[in-house]
Amino acid sequence: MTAARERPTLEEVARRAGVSRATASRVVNGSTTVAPSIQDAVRRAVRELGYVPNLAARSLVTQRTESIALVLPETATRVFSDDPLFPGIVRGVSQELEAAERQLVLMMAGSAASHDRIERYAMGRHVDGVMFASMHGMDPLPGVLARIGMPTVCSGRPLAATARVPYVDVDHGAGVASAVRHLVAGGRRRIATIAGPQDMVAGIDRLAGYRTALRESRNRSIVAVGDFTRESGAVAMRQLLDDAPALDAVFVASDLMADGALRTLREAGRRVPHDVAVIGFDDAEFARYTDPPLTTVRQPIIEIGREMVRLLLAADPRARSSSPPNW
Amino acid sequence: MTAARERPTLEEVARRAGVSRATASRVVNGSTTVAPSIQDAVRRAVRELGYVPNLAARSLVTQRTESIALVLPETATRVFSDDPLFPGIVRGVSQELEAAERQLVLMMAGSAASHDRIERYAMGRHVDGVMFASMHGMDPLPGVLARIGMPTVCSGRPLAATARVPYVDVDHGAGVASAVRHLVAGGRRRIATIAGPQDMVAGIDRLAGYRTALRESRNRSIVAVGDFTRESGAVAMRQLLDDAPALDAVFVASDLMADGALRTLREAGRRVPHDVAVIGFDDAEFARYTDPPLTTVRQPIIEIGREMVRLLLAADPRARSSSPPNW
DNA sequence: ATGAAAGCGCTAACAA
DNA sequence: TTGTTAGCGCTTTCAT
Repeated sequence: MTAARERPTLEEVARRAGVSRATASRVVNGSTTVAPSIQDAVRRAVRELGYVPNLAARSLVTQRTESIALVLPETATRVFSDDPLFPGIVRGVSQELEAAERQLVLMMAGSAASHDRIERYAMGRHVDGVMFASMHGMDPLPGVLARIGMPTVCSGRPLAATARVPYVDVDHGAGVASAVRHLVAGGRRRIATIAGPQDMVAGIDRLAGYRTALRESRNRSIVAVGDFTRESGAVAMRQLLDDAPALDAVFVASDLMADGALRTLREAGRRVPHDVAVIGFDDAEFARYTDPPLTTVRQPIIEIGREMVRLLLAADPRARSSSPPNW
Repeated sequence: MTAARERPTLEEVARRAGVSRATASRVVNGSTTVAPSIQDAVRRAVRELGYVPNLAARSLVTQRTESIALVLPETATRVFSDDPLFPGIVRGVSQELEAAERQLVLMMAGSAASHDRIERYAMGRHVDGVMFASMHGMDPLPGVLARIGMPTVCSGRPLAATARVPYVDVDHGAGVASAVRHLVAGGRRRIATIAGPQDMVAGIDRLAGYRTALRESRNRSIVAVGDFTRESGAVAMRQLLDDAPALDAVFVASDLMADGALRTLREAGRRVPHDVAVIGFDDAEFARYTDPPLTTVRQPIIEIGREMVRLLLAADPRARSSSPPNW
């Protein structure tokens, strides 16, 4: 309870409790091989001194930090836009990590500088493992980390073929196919798409899925490309309307872009879904608040997050499963 | 370039370069007092061995980690909802931290367990400072950290009077007053409010602002309370419509809740703004995509984030301003 | 069950 | 300018 300005060390705790540093360490780490009376004494000393272990010292010897990084190579603006990908991943990751008693460290890398800093941070062993989501282009970092033995997992097939990094992904094609089938079944014949950015797997795979599905339904592809943001959806929709005024449906590769498209359609006087059917992707919460509520393809994003953690922990060569520390 | 599976230490780098560990350390840390030829030798050794400093060892001796935590006592779901508070804060914080070459560590504490883990993390000196945003009730953690000498800053006046923790906040009252004035000027007479949660300063202060403004305009208060989520806004609006069917305006304490309210009004057949004027708070991006686009009060949230960092770094007793490491 | 002692990888006086 | 040395605070054999 005493508010010691200078932080007490284990040494001082030991001295106050009248034991050796080794024994104090044992008590702090929940070892059972310590006499109850001594345990009490040490715990009292910890309390009185306000002792808290120095994590740097601990991990210097244990070579572990009990924390895991989730790297999002995006700006904070993007991460915190209402793109449901991020909350989904983070929720899944948090749940699983909490169960494993690991600390989640979230890092955003929207710039080259921050990307470098994160590289140093991870390579410097500040964390026991690293997860990547929302990767762009051919980021070499996952491969680099994996190669130096840092447990690494990606969400979405890495575009960089350089390294064998484990990853988890969903079957984008199947989701898209069901969406297109839905539109075709509804009697739509001129089905356009607003695709995602073509430097991201999700963007690439969903567009490929659209093309495949459309080919099967013997319809012509009508494509505009956005970058998963609302604004880009609005712009792409305008373009689509110019290119193919007779379109009667549009499959949009993300709900965010679909929301933007909705606004453009409204401004253009097209009724949804009467004139133009719109179907989104992701099952974002806000999709239930748009006018009209958006039809969208469900994605098990949370599961991706959980699965990443499972993969990571399974891969961890020196994971510990000792009893929890009790200070 | 060689992919050493075992991580090389500074010792090995030094040996390979034919110098002492101290000199190797100097080069790695960008000291200028090393002969150019030796610098080259060391740098070559670093490259060949794939050396990366062990951060735990470094911070054990420097007592610094060059990283700062931003703690959000919310679940990932909340943090990544489209509440614009979080992106704003995080963006401001990121910008400023990037300039200061500090690593941002984002931690969410939606449960008691995670709250505890974060406490250990921060108390264990894994970070050089801690910022809090979106605090609920009387969280003792900021006070505790401040007391043990950890630089700490809060966004929003802390409700816990226990400790003198520096904080930055905006004048909620002024913002609300302008909103209400706007409504009154527009001829509205029955102005209700959907307030935020009353365990948060933003919720409390905005409701107080509404009451004050309304009293001044000699109108009666009509209040429903939400929790800043969209759904709660929809529910509160329904309640308001039941309680005061004749209302002709509603000031909503957050854009998210305003969006929910919009849906309820639409379902109830009230036209916005013809029958009921709605004014939100926060200036969220999605507010420009609702139907009709939401009128909302602008908040300088990013500035709050930046200011928190400035306060924190200014308070840091042993901040370093050395030249950047060059490895 | 407990203690003594070594050492994790690094930085920073202090000497040379 | 460079090297020697002494720790930073902790865990973990190895004795006892």
